[in-house]
Amino acid sequence: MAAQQHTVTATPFQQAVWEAIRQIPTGRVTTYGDIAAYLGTKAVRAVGTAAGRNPNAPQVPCHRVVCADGKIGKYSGPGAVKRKKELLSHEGVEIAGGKIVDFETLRYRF
DNA sequence: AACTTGACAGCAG
DNA sequence: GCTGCTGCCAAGT
Repeated sequence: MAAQQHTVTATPFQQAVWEAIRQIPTGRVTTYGDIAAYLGTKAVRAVGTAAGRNPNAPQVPCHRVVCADGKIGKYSGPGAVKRKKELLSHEGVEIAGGKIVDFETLRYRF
C-alpha cells in the first residue's frame, strides 16, 4: 500500500506549460501569451508563474520565453536577466537595449 | 475557505 | 514613448 509519496506532483497546468516551452527549438523564442493561447487560456500570469517554478531547468528552456513586446522579461537566479540575455545571444538570438532584434522573425509559433 | 502574490498583456493618461 | 491601472488564472500562505 503505497502511502502517498512525497512526489511533488505538479498540476496538469504546470506540466502543460513546461511541455509547451520544451517545444521551442534553439535560436527561437516565444511569448507567455502565445503559450497561454496554446494551452487555451488567458492566464499569462499563471504561465509565467509556472515557468518560474520549473524544476526541469535544462530540459525546459524557459529562457526562450519572453514578453510580447520582445522584451526579455525575467529569469531566476542571481543576475537572472543578464544570464537570460547571454543564453539567448549564445543561441543566435541577438539582443539590443534589452529587447530582441527581429523578434517577430525569431518568434516561434506552435 | 479567503486573500495576496506573480518569470504578463493590453489600454488609458 | 513611458508610467500606471486593470484583467486574466493559478498557486501559495
